[in-house]
Amino acid sequence: MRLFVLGLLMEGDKHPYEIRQTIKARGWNEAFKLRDGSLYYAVDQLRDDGLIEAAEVVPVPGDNRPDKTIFRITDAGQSAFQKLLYEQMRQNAYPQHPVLMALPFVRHGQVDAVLPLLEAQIANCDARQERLNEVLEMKGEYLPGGSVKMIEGIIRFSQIERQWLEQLIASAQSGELFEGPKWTPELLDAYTKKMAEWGHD
Amino acid sequence: MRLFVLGLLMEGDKHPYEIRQTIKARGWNEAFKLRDGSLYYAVDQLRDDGLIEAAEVVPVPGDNRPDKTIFRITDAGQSAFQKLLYEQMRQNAYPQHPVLMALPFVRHGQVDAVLPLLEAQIANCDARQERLNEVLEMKGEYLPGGSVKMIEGIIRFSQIERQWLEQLIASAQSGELFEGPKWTPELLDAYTKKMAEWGHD
DNA sequence: TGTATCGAACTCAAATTTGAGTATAATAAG
DNA sequence: CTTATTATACTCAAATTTGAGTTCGATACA
Repeated sequence: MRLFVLGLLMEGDKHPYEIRQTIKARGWNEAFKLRDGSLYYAVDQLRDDGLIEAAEVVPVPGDNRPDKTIFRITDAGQSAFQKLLYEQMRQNAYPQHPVLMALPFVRHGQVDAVLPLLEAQIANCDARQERLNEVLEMKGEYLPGGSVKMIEGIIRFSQIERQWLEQLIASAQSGELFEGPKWTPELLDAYTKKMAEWGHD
Repeated sequence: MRLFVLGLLMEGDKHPYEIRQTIKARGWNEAFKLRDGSLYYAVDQLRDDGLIEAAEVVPVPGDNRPDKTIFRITDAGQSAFQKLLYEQMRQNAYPQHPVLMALPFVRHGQVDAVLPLLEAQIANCDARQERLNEVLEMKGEYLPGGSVKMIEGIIRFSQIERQWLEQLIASAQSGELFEGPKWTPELLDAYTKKMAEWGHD
């Protein structure tokens, strides 16, 4: 979240709500999980750390409503941004797909419940691609290279995701997904030997 | 995390550390971000909610060291597991790749810093694939269908990730990744009109 | 003219994750 | 035989995220 705030303030001064708007406007909320709460928290932290500062305070009509503060990135903030950017790019990439994580456990679930969920994920996937294609068509020519690459990247991953989900549906239907560990008599022997090494299943 | 704990307890009673071992043994820690802290926290929560219960308390040699508690999933826990599993599979799939999130901002960074980071990600990617292939070769025939599908899925995604990273390197070298928004005179006009709609960039 | 909903602009407690630390036994290395 | 590392089995404060709620003005609708 810090990266998003600093990154957007690199383009110009903004107040928190404007950052939120921009995130939505560029379709990033479709792609990433970025909640309001985290945004305001990040802004507070960044101000406390002296990485951003108030550029202007605009009063808001209405009585006891908070004024909005327009923030500017400081010099310290600019170098912190660089660091943060590289740190972000250095992180380990964990595949966080919810279905992927559920996979080892689906065999304890019901086929009838699992199949529709997989179908729903495909629908999700399609919808996401469609929305992002729209964004590209509408705004693609104005967006900077990196933003375009990001959207294209997500579309690419979504296509693969779709194929993968289809295969999963097939193996759910064939029952393969619900198979437990396979114990033929010979394997059982080898298995018990390995068991100590890597936990049982 | 709850899903992992309940899912593993579906297979048999375990103490927390054993759950941690199993997670490592099956290579899940390579694929997902699962910290000890969260594990113990989840176990506490689940016990408080009555979804798991102590099956046995084993004393540990040594004086003031905590005994280990072996947990068993309760009936309530079994149905909670089902719910949780389906809930998990219903979640929106956000592509959480760190480089993907950094992409809109790399243009404010340095080529010389970015390129090695992308290369490092490729190396990561290769290492992950290799490790997972090893897991498949060593344990594949014993693992239940879902676990195999999970590992295969991650390998699949990693292959695509690699291709994508290579393309990114190319567009970093060509400078495309560092381009700002493109303002030809005609586009600038159209742009200012759109600006109100979706924030500026 | 009343009401219903939408958007702006946040706030906040509670839930959860993170990262680092602790203590002891067992094993390995010199 | 002494020291160093590794493995076991956690604990805990601090950081962060979550999700739901708030307040007021404006616009839409009946």
